[in-house]
Amino acid sequence: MDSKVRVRFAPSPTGGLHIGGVRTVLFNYLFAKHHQGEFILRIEDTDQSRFVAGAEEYILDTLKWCGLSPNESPVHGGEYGPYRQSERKAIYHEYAQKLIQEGHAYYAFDTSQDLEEKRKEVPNFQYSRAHRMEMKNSISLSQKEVAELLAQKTPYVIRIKIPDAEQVHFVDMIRGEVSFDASTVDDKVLLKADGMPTYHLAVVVDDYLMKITHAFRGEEWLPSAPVHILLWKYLFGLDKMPQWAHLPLILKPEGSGKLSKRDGERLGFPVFAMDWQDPKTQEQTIGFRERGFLPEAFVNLLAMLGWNNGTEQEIFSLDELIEQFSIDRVHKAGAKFDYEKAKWFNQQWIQKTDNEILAHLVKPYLDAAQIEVHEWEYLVKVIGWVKERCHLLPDFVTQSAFYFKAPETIDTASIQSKWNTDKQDFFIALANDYEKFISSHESSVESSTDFPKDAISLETHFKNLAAERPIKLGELLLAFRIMLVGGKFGPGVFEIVEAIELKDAMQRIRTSLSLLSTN
RNA sequence: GGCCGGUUCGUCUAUCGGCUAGGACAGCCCCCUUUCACGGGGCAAAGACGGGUUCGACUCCCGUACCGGCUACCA
Repeated sequence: MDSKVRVRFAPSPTGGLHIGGVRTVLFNYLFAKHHQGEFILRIEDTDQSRFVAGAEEYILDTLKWCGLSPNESPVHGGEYGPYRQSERKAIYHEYAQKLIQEGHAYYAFDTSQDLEEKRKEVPNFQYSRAHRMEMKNSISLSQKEVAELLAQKTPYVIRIKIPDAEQVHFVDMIRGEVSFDASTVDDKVLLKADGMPTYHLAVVVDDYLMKITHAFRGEEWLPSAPVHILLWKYLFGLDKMPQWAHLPLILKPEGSGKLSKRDGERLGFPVFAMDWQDPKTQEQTIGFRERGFLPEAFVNLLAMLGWNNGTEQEIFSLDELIEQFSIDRVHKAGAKFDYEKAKWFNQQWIQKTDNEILAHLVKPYLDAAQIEVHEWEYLVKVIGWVKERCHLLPDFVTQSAFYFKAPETIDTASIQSKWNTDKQDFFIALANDYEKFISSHESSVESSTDFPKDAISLETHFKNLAAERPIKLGELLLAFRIMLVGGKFGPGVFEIVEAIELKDAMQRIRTSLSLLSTN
């Protein structure tokens, strides 16, 4: 790179950040950091009717959670501010005027009703060469009429004047050479009647002023690229234009089309990075963070949606991604989102994450489930014992609750049908033995060497006790497990007894016995 | 309709003219586990179609089909 790489993510603050948006951020960020460049966040709040309070803060929080914080932004500051387009109105006016003076743009006075009627009247109406003379604008009207309308403060927009016959082409970093016949695009509005620029003007002006070298955006922008190319040509020169990269879309898991918030609701998985509540409707939308994804996993899975390093490696840390990212390994085609695979990435990252760190992340879920943790060290140990069977953070609640308190529901149904007095006697004996061990331990302070409290001796004791009886060991073990944890899951039973200790184990046996009948 | 983009197992993808088309997720089977997972092993599963170019095409070219995106004073 001849000059310092500068990229930007430019969302409009209209709601929660969708995974497609986060992936655009990610690729921007990876590209910038790979080239020791800068990543800029610019807020495109030019549509006042769609502005949503809190959305900008949400975006910043999301970037922070993902570890993708910008070098420059409305809150981080920077040399090229302001970073909110609503605060840059005067700048856009200046460039719009320049375009008008040079004959590349014009005033249009048509009201929205005028346009609506015209669209009804003319099928496939385009505000372009074919019809612009039929409309009310500074090309169709005389200079005098235009001056009068302006003097009367008639509301107007400024439109780009698309040239009659021009082949517009550019090289996309992902798609290669792309070309358009300019006559197929219409005279897009650049400056709206409320004085705000549209995306088309703002993106070009700001990318120039903010010295953006590489512009990443979703594939849905490809059709308007010729407008932007033309504006670059008229305003700043094509040699100054950033290199474009139009990223493939993230698609619905089933059927076809762009992934939307609704798909998540319908299919039961998050689409937004974090929980979002619409301030107007109060509508809650679940996020990956709250569903129990680790940011490392979230970033990892997003990176793999459209990029890979050519090997069979699938698990990457952010640093590895930065080191290995390369734009020419980005896929052209859209990718369907697969929630099952997303969970797999999270499971992989849970295994890689330190127990102490996981404990901090899991604690809030335990609190929410009203599971009391008295000893931090014990929590950390429990995390280590159960982590391999957890895909999402809330899985830790179900997988570890029994380490902290007796199960609330006991799946007696799984053992009731084969329950009999032999088994009942066995467990009464077991509970009695445990009670005996406890009291002997309490009375003779340090001396009880034969007191079984580690998993191995507990298992030996259990087996010896079972050997005296005409019952299959497997059935006893299953029953014991259910008594201890409430269901058919969890680590080895004797490790659990060791962890929760004999007194708890004894009580759980007795509680369960009271629930089982032997008839 | 027009314009633009895309097309390898169900899904994410590898392959940059030599392929018995590889991996991962999901599915199924086996092992491990006297539970559930984890883990290990295995099975099944793909080049949209038709033409070229070439000794050879999934890879390059053309056409068709299908899918998607855009077609707002929204981004």
